[in-house]
Amino acid sequence: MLDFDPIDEAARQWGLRWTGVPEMHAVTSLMRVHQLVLSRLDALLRPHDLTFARYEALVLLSFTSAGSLPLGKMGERLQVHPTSVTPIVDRLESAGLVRRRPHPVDRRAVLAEITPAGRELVEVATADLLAAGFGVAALEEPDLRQVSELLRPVREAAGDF
Amino acid sequence: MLDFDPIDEAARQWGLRWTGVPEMHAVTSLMRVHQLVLSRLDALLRPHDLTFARYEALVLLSFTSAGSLPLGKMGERLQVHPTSVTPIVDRLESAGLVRRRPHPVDRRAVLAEITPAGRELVEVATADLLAAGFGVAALEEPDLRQVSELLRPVREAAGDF
DNA sequence: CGAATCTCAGCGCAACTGAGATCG
DNA sequence: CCGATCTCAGTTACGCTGAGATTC
Repeated sequence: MLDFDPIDEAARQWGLRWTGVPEMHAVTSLMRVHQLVLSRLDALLRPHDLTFARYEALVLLSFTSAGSLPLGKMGERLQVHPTSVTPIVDRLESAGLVRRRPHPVDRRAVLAEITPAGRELVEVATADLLAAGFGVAALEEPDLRQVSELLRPVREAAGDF
Repeated sequence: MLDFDPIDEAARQWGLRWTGVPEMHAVTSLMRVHQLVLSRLDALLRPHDLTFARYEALVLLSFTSAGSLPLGKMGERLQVHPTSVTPIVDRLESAGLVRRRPHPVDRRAVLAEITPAGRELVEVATADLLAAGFGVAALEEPDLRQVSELLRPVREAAGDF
């Protein structure tokens, strides 16, 4: 562990040469916290043989009324590249957490449907994540809400909605 | 593009089954904004044959008084895994932006030293990033500072400093 | 001797490109 | 015929584990 805040120190040096100190500090903080939270969540999910990406896919399916979605829709909602959905569903399917089914009307499409085992695992894994404060136990509820609201304009400017 | 905020919608469904909505919303927002900002920065740096990780390493070296650091120290300051520093320095070295030098007193250690070409590239690349608002042009300065301060406890709790 | 420093091989995961097959 | 949907092959990249060589 360092005996100083490496981001504060980098920002100090940055300011000696360039503008944009608030931007640099915020972006560097974002990168670091993302790294910390993601590695924490992945560690919590590893005993269940899940990555955060696979966990998100499972949660998405459990939220649908039919328990299934076409792979293309999953890619949209999870905001991952279309070609990345196939290997995610592959892994979930080989673990018995989802199964592929033909789309009832569109024979081009493939549905991923969550299985009872998938629903059980979502509950267990979610309980683990919640017990660990989702990796952000250091923040109280008002601060968490503020983080969400502060970051919203960035998503909006990127055309997310 | 979706006609609704996918994170708001996911949080709504989450609340029907589980607790921790503020945590889930903040973490999901963090993940998405990280993805957006990083891909934007990488796109800005690609013409210079740099990734954000390699750019950060170059900036770090340019901030030192001697223009050089042992690879281990670089890993600490950049907060990347020790074994990840070697390939980063490899790529920078093959591009002529840094060179490896023996440590003057500790013969176990290797110094990475930024070259004049490296210093020039840092200036050009930084100008590009600043012109693009570092990928967070959607936020004003007070909001950027608030993001940094809100995220600080997470880094602190992880033992970063 | 133990500890630190760097390198390397290997594994897993992820993103993307380009192509192909199938179907609306 | 065009476009949508999924799959596959191949490339690139990154992060980590485990091991080894060297040196303090």
